[in-house]
Amino acid sequence: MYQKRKTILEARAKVLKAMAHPSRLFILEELEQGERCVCDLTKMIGADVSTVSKHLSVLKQAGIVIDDKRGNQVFYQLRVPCILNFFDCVESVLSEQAKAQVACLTPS
Amino acid sequence: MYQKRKTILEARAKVLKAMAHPSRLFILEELEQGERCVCDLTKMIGADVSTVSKHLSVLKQAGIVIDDKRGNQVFYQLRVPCILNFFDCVESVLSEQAKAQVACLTPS
DNA sequence: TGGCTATTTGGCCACAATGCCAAACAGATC
DNA sequence: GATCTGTTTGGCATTGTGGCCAAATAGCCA
Repeated sequence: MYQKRKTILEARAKVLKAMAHPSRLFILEELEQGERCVCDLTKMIGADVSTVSKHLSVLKQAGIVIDDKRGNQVFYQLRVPCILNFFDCVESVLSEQAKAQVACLTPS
Repeated sequence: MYQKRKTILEARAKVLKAMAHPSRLFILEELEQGERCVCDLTKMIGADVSTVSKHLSVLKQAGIVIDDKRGNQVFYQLRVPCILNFFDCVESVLSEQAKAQVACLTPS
């Protein structure tokens, strides 16, 4: 039952795992606007360059972004633009949560 | 730039992180068909009951599933059915990866 | 070559996640 | 109450993640 699908599910999980970090989600949103170099993303995020570089490498390894070296900088871009549509759904999880909390606080 | 969106991105990341595990993806697919009790999921996955129970608790805490105790068993169901549409996109990441690999192996 | 900027890699530490076992807990039934 | 089934929780060992610093690497320009 599970063993049969395990390989596929592991592959999917890897992609989700790569996205499951606030800085990496920020990078994806930013790349939705167009390609960005590591230095720009680093300034925006405000972490160490090495940290941002590692986040980018996680996204790259998951096949979500691709890199393009030009001169002495490296530009990253989304490989699969649909990635961000994703969040309509994530958002609905969150809004359900919000509704539930309100319901909790409202005296019945 | 990033600080402003951080709270929202953290919330989204939490949902993605909760999904980012093969067993939990399996559970979500299974719940897409309808509610399931812990015991059924445990049989299908083939891990310890306590392990499956913990996976379910992760999904519950992320607001993705809800539970319903009836008799001495607990049934889980999806709270937000759209969750699974998600994978059209994840799938396209994976198929791009596959294409790239083929391209790599093909002599040009 | 030397120095400058941009990026990646390695090392390290703190912390979180995974999985099992054992124990606790809850509901049903006798 | 005793017992059986189903589920959750605590503890523990192992492994993975995230972040920084420091060092290595790569490309430009003088």
